[in-house]
Amino acid sequence: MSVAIENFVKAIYKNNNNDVNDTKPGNIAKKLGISNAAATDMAKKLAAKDILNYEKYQALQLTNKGEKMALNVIRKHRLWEAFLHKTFDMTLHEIHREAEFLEHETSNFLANKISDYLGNPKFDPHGDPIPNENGEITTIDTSISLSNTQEGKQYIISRLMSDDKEFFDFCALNGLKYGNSILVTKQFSKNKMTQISINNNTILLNEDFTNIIYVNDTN
Amino acid sequence: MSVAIENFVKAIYKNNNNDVNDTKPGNIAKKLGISNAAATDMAKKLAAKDILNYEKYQALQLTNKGEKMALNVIRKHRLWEAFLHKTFDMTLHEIHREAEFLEHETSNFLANKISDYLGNPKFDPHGDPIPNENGEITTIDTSISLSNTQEGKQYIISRLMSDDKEFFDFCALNGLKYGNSILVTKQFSKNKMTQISINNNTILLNEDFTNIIYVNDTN
DNA sequence: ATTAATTTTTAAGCTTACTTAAATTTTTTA
DNA sequence: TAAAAAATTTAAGTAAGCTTAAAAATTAAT
Repeated sequence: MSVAIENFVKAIYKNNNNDVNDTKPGNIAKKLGISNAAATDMAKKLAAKDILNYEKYQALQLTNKGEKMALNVIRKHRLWEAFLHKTFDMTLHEIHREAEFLEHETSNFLANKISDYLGNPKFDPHGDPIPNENGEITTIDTSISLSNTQEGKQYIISRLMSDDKEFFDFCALNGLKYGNSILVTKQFSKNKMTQISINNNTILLNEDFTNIIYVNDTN
Repeated sequence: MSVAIENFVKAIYKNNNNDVNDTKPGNIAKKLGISNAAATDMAKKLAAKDILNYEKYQALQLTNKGEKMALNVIRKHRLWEAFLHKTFDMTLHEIHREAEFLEHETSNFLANKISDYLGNPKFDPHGDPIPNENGEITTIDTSISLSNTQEGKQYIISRLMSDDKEFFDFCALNGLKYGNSILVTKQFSKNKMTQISINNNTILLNEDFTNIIYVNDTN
């Protein structure tokens, strides 16, 4: 499959979360930086290949085949991220940037080699789940966003849901890393800010950040 | 630069050894598995970009710029080979196959990370020299083909110049590996065969193989 | 419930990287 | 050295993956 097709199914898969309209051609086009016309064109082509269901003016929906394709690319992306992070100690932004290219030129053979080497991890350094060889994500995500945490409680960072360099730089600078422990010291409900303590530092985070930082209860 | 262009300049660079005619469009076409017409087409395009010199019916010649491009791709290819071989213990055939794709989607940034990680090696697992970041190959090759070795002398394997799976399988099976030591026990000049001793095994090699196995004198 | 704004689709056209077929030039060989 | 063979080039055409512009349909707003 071509890079264009792989990116297309990936974009649909990733947009398929909240609003049904998020997988309409225009939104996929915006995500990929192509024209709406190009997205419609591609949608028709992929429908003919049974990769997605296309009906005029409706949202695009991946078939089983299409979803498998998307998960296969996402698997390779996240395996590369995990591998580059571990091996070369590259930043969250750098690993994403490189994986974005490598994912399309990686055989299943090599993907499995990487996975084995890493001990078949279930999460990448952003906390995103890594699908297995069959495109299955077995792990149940029990994490909540930092916005919904309670004052005085301890949490483990489980996901940094972004691809923004500025955000990652901020996280790296402040020890906000997958697996690290934090204490929520204050929730300012009025202005939607959260104060946390990490490595003996106190940090105040606004809603933009607390919405994309996910954590697990330490029990 | 596109994959097609990178492969084109690479093919010219690699064919530019013995016969001048080896870089004529037809031979490049054959190497790349495209039609002669396509090769001529591409040659004209690249000439317009000052990547090579094109004159009707003449052999193609890379400009400085074109050669730099070729060496940059070759550098990435060989770094990947070295890395995959070391990290995943993949065979010479497997590393070549994967590197053939990865080389086109590797940033200079990542290439340097890989190089640093490996200790900036000067040779890949086939014994092929790895150009540095500036496209320079500093090492002087003093190796000779096994066909030209002398009876009773000890040599170090310095290069396995092939991309044939069968050959690599044979090498792996018999310990014929970059850096390994061998003793030339007999040269059968009449039928152009060479008998060697390696790991207490005696192997008889025909011309096809002795021509592509290079060695260095142990002095 | 119309009107306005937005989105989607259609249509026409472009570039890249190929193809095959025919014409031309070069090279080989007898 | 002239004819035959081979290689190269030109010409015409194709598919993928885009573009812009205009038409059609949907969605939002008053």
